[in-house]
Amino acid sequence: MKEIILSVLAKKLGKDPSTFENILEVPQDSSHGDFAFPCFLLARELKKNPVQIAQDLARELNLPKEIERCEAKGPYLNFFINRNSLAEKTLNKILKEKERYGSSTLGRGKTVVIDMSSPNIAKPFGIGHLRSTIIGNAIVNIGKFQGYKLIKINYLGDWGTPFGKIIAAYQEFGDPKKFKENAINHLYEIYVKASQDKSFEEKGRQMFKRLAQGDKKIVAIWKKFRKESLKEFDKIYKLLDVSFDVITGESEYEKYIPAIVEELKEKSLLKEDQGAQIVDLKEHELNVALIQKSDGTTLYTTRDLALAIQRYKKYKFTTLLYEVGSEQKLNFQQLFKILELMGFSWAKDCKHISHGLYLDQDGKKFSTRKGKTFFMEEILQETLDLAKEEINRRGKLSGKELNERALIIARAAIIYGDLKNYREQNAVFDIERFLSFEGDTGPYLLYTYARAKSILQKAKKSKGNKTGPKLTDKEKQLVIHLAKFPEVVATAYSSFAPNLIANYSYQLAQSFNEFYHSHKVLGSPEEASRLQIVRATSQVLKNALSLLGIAALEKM
RNA sequence: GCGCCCGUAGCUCAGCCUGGAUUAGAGCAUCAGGGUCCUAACCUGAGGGUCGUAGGUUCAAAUCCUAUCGGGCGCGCCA
Repeated sequence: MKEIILSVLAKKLGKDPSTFENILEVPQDSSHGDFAFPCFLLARELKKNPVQIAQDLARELNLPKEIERCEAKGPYLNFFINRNSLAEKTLNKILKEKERYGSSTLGRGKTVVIDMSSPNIAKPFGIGHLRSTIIGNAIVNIGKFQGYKLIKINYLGDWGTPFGKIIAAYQEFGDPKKFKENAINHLYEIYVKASQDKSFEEKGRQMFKRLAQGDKKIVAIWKKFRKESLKEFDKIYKLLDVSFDVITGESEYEKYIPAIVEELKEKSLLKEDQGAQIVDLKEHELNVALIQKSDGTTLYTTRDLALAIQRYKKYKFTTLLYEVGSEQKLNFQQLFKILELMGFSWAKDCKHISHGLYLDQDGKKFSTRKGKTFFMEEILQETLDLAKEEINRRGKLSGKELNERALIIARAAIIYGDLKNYREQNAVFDIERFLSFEGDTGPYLLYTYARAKSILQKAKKSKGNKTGPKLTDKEKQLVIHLAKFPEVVATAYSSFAPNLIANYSYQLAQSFNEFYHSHKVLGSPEEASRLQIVRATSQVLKNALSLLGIAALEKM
C-alpha cells in the first residue's frame, strides 16, 4: 500500500520513490486518512506555501484503483485507501502464506551464531540468565523466519576462581545429604557463607589452581557440581521450551589458552604489568584487559578470545551474537577490539546484544554474591500453579490436559512479560507483574487467539471467499494492522528488538477484541468477510506468538 | 573522577534510532458502566502527565544537540 502511494508521488514529482519513504506517515487519527504526506520539505524546495502544495497535489495526482481518494488538509496531503482492495489483498496474502506470512529470505545463506543463556554452574539460575534465554530465543526465532541459519550456543560459566571457592567451601561445610536433596540450593548457601569470610578469597584461588592443574579429586567434585547443575537448568529450559544446538562451557576452551597467550605475545599485544599479563587498550579508550593473572591462571577474556576464534573456524559465521547483560559491555568492547588488533577481519561481525538489568524494589542490582537473588525455578513453579488455579476457576480440567494448558499459559506470561520491554532498559522486578494474567500480558494474547479460534470452530462450513461490501472502521483498522506484520518482523530482527513483535501482538489483540465486541460474526450478513478477518487475525497472532517463543492455545 | 545506559500518569512501562497535525499512549491501581448475544483471562467511559530541569537547532521537539540534576551499571588479578 505504502509503495503504491510512494510511486504515485514520485512519478508526479519526478523523484525516486525511496525519497519519500521516511516522510510518508500514518496519522494517529484515522479521520486524517490512512497515510499522510507532509509537504514541508517540498515547501522549501519549491519555494511555495506547503498548504498550497498540498492542494495542488490533491488536484493533480492520478490515483490508481487502490487509492480511494486523497485530500489536502492544511499542509498535509491525506490518502484514503480503498478498503475493499486493501482487505482483499492483505487477507488473501495471509491466508495463502499461512504460517509463513511475515517471513522473508533476507538471510538466506547466512549463518548467525548466538551465545545465549549461559548460566553459571553451582549457582541458582538467575533472572539475568532468564532474560538472556528468553531474548536470545526470540531473536533466534525471528532470525530463522528471516531466512538466516541460527546456531544457539549455551556457554556455561563453569570455570574460574568462583568455582574454586565453592569447592573449598564445600569441603569445609558441605553436607552430602543436603547436596543430594537440592544441589544448587545447598551450594548457593555455602557460597554465600564463604563469601562473607575473607579467607576464602585465597582458598578459592588455591583450589581453582588445583582444579586447573587437573587434581583428580577436585576435578571429580567439579564434575559432580556441573552435572547436577545442568540437571536443574534443564528443568527451567523445559518450562520455557528452549533448547540449544550446542551446550558447552568455559572449561572446554582452557586447552586453547596457551596458544592464545603465545599469539598475543607474537603480535606484541601483551604487556607485563604488576606480574600480570595485560593488553593495553587505553589508546582505544577501553582501559586495559587482563589476560593472565599474576599466579598464572587465566581470566574470562582469555577464554572468550579462544572461544570466538574456535567458533569462527568451525562455523565461518556471518555474525556472532552475544546475548549478555549490559554490565558486561566493556568486556565485549575489549574482546572485539583485541580480536581486531589480532588481525581477524571478522571481528567487526561480532556484536554484543545487551539487555538491561532487573533491579530490586530499591533499584539495586541483584547479587548472587550477597545472597540476594530470585530462584527462577521457584518463580516459574509459582506461575504454573497460579495458571492451574485460574483454569479451574473457569471450568474443571484435570490430568495431562490441565498440566499442558497451564504450562503454556505460564510460559506465555513469563516470556511475554519479559519481551514486551525494550531490551536495554533496566526494569524493576515486580513479582506481581510476573504473575499477572490480565491486561497487557501473555495470557491476554492467548485468550484473544482462543476466542478467534472458537468462532472459526463454530463457523464450520462457512466457506465464503468474498470480502464484504464495505469494511467498518474497526475492521479496517484491524486489517491495516495485519498488513504491517512483515515490516515489523524485519525491523525486529535488524535491531534485535523482540519487544517490537510483542508490542505489535498486543496491539493486534486489542484491535481484535474491540472488533469482537462491536461486530457480530456468526449469523451476520457479512459473515463470510468477517470470518476471513478472524481467520487472518488468528493466523498472524499465532505467527507473532511463535516468534516470541509462545505456543498458541486453541482453547482457554 | 572517567565511560556507557536511563529519567514519560500514584505504580510498571511503550513511543525516541527514522522530529510532524487538535486530546503524548498502554497495563495495574481508583471510580462509573456492560452477559437471554461468537469464551467477562474481555469491552466501554472518567479522573490522573509542565514527557527530570534549563538552553539550543527547526516552520515543527517526548523524539535531535548542549549543559545540568537525579538513578543504574562498569572501570586489572570476579564472570
